[in-house]
Amino acid sequence: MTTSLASSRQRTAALAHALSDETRLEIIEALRHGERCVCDLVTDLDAAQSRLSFHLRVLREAGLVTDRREGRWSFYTLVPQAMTEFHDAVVSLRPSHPLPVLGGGCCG
Amino acid sequence: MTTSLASSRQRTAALAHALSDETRLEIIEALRHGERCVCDLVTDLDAAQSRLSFHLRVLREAGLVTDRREGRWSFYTLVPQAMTEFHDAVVSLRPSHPLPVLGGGCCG
DNA sequence: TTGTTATATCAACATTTCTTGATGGAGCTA
DNA sequence: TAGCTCCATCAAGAAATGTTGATATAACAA
Repeated sequence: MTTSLASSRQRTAALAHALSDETRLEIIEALRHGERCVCDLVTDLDAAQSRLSFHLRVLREAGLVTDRREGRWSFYTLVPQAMTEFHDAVVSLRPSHPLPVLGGGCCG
Repeated sequence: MTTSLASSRQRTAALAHALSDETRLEIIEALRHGERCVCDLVTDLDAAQSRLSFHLRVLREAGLVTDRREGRWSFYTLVPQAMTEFHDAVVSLRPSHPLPVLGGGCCG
């Protein structure tokens, strides 16, 4: 059954989608060295607050970041496991070595 | 200047976008073990020809695959360098270790 | 030549995604 | 209390994306 492969593919696609936007990549870069509150990200990225909130939600729903509320502030943190998960998925997509040359003809 | 960082981010986003679709991931899986013609992919993925042509173009424009014409057939192949490039980009996004805890307060 | 195969591209449409500006709530602070 | 800050969410519109069916072209076969 291809069910497991298909769901793995779906998960990989979801993670790739979350990483397919420059603003979200910038957020991840900003979080690489630790937790940040949204207000700091607004300053660092010079982006509208609602725009950041939108992208943070995409990252959160993909499982790439988590958030924590403290008083007025929301702190966001990278989820290392998700980054590793995606890393492993990318590795498994790389071509097998050596890349075989097609024999004679195709299509049966 | 952040120009170089920004263009790297743009490239990473483009690669991630190319990998953010399940059909395109299926294509890549089919190419992992070598060259395939479009007609074989149509059979393997049970997908409309124009649909595959669309996704193959996205992958080609992202530099993830190349194509080669032979008679009536178009053969597509993975570009290992592009896969490696993306792999490295993902690695560089992973959190630094250990992930520092936020000191006291934020926002100045 | 005529017909068939393999592929790319186009048009039209539906869906998704992203941005902006507005609104509202929760938690401070005076 | 009133006012301010931080944040999420919403509504509306623009832009990008993906699917389908039709068309065009090149290569081959008869």
